[in-house]
Amino acid sequence: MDKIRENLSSLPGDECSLPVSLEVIGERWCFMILRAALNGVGHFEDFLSEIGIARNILANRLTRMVEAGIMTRRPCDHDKRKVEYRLTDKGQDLLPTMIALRQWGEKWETGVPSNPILCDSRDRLPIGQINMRAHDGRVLEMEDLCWIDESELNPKADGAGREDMVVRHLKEIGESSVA
Amino acid sequence: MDKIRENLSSLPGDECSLPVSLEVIGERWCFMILRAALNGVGHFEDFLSEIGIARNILANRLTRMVEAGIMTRRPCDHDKRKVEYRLTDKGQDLLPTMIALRQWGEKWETGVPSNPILCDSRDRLPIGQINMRAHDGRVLEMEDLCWIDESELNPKADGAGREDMVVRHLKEIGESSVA
DNA sequence: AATCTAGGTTGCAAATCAGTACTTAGATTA
DNA sequence: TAATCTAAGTACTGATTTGCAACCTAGATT
Repeated sequence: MDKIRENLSSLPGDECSLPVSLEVIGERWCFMILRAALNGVGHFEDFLSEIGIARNILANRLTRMVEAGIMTRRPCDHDKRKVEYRLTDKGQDLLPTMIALRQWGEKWETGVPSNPILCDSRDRLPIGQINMRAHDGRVLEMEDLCWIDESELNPKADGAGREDMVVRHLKEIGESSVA
Repeated sequence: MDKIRENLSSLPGDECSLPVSLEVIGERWCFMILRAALNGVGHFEDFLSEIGIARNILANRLTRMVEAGIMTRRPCDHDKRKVEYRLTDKGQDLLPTMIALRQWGEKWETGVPSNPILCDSRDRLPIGQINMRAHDGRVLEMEDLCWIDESELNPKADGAGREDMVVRHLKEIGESSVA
């Protein structure tokens, strides 16, 4: 498993976090467990019946995800037989990835939006398509992208220059939170 | 494998595309192959040396990805021994998912931005963090989300009402392409 | 004609998965 | 308080999948 990491980080000029991410949550069932957890599932037997995974595999995955800091494991106070699994911030931060994957499936596989629909609780409207954006919020397609070496980055990319652009953009769209 | 799909689509009120997506590109190595393809790799032997996968597994994955419509397979004209694998639109559309996963790894695992850096070719600045947004472009965090049943959607969600809001937002941020 | 190359296929051992039975600590019930 | 039940695992089994190396075949090169 660790061979993936070795292999790729040893390639010159190609130090990518993708293989590392995959090592942690790329295993079978991890995303399904994540989805269940996001839907409020927190107990072993509930994961079991919700996603139809084998007991031993579920135990293994939960252990690994706790070790990876994606979930916490805490025995319940009122019933000490029970254990509560809960997503950490790190785990919650996988939500965009999960939604993106789900939206891809909606678009290219099932063809229909999943029900129930994920909405913005502020206005109760469906959330938008997840996509790549420039620093200033423009949506980017694949052909708009290029790979630039760290050392050759446009100076505007760091320091006050960029901050200004971001701040200006946030004002334009009335944004409050910065990711 | 198809059991995942059966299992979940049979759960009442829970028809989600995630398991379907995972069936297609959830297998080990698929994302790594995707990444290589995005970096311009197109030949069997190149995938092999780039990602350190076994021959038979690579052959299997490429076949499956072609069947799934993620890649095309075309013998080269000038050298008929060679085959060119190329991402379809469907395959390219997995890019946001992949970037999101990579960014997650940068944030929570490696701690450093991958090099070279993925940039907007227009201004050569690094692309922004991939995140969830409301229909009008506001960035949404997990606690801003809720699940709403299809039948209970706010009427503004479809028809002219929503279109207007989207168009207005696009004008605000000077956006040209709609995903 | 002999060799080399790209893109596979085949066979085999090791690892992982899936399914079921068993275990153990703690709650509930008779 | 003993018998039962429940939640969360562990252990054992066979089936799949993986990784590795050897082999194969059509087409290019020498």
